[in-house]
Amino acid sequence: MASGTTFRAPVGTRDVLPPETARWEALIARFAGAVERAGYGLVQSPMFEDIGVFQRVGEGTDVVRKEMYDFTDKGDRHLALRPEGTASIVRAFVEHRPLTPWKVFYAAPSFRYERPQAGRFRQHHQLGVEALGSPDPDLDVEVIAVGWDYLASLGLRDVRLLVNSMGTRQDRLDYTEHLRRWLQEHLDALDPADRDKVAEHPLRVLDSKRAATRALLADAPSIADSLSPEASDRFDRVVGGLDALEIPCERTATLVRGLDYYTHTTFEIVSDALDAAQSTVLGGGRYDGLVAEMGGPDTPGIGFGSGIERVLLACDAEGVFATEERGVDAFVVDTTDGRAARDLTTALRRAGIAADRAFDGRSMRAQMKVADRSGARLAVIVGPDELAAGTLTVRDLRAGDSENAQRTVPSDEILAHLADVLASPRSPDNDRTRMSEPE
RNA sequence: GUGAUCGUAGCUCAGUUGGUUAGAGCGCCGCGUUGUGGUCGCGGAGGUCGGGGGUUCGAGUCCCCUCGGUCACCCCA
Repeated sequence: MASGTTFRAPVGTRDVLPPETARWEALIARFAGAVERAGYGLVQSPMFEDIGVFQRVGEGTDVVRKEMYDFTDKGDRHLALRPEGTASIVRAFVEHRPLTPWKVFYAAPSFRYERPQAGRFRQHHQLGVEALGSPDPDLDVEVIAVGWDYLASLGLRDVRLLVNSMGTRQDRLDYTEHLRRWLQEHLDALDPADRDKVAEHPLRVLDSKRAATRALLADAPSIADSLSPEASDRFDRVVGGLDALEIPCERTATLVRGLDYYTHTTFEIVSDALDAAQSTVLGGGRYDGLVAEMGGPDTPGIGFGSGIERVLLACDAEGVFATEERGVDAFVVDTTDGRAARDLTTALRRAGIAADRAFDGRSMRAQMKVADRSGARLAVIVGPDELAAGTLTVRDLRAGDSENAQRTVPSDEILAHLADVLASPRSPDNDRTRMSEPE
């Protein structure tokens, strides 16, 4: 807090601590499960790359032009922290030349040097998939379906899938020119803040939020009218596939997305539960040509990225995906000299029973408080009496003050006894669930 | 990079027109006699008022700078 005397997490980063991390673990597991079921394998690639890897991906985009987190190492190598997932995967593909189709996924941090705000950080965490080696439109459908089903499995309902086609590389270029010329003719009707985009990056004008621009855009030429017949048919096939899988989508001709390596299909899933400026919870597209540009064989590819922070924000907004707070099975309370706690917790853990204990020889009252707070289901009590009698007292911390909440068992039967008690289901109203803390 | 707004105990916040030893709730620690948590009662610890400079007899309260949080623009997960 005091900037001069203490350290804090760098700007735009934050610590994720228990119990919130339990929700992260559950989310990642849900994602991994969904994509592994579809045959995607985990890739762990470096968090930083030669800066050229990312520059190759999009010279004109802000992501690499002004938001790159780059540095020079002691060997004078110019490196950059990964700003997005696809470039690293493509580099790895070119380097290792695996058999295609190469279907992979990742769960990794991304870095962008930009001012933080709601749902946007300098370090954020992305879950994503990439599938390289096939131009089949059904692969587009598969990738989108996997992403859609993943979000649905979290309980998200207030989301919409937007899809578009940028056509072939040539279609995209032609349309960009066409749009540029049209915008230049209507420059005065454009919101002043959007005018400087026209020369550099006319496509950017399409996702402007300004009223004047939006009004003008209603009459602007649409990419849909510029697609070559092949690209148009291909897009129909993708939309038809989504329809067959009962995944509702909205054709959105203004969806161009920020990375300019996209060809053909681009898509985005937005959450209407988020009123923040950042409502995109998952986005991606096809990037035929990117692999070749990276120096590899001409290989088509498609993928998406989804930000964990934003997905969780959307879950909070909809009140879904609460995760159960996992306490240990047994909490050992030792009011003798602590040796019993030391030995018993270890024995329980070795037997597969999650166990914790208090330290520092605190009073029984204090230890019971800690046991309660820990979320443990059972307290295993060792006092002078138990020690002398060779027994242990087992108390069910969720059973209230009922008669049978507590039993004393011989020490050498404790493992069997605990296994038996823990096997019985606990009542649902004692389950603790947790959403992330509202802030 | 631009703009707005905020910055008081671990957390959420009060702090009169600048005036003596800075408060509350929650949390934390201890106690309520003989070994039992979750309720209740009592007590306690914990703050260089983000940091630096200035104005003033005197500043948490005014001014400047700086760092940080939040939100928006740009752009994006």
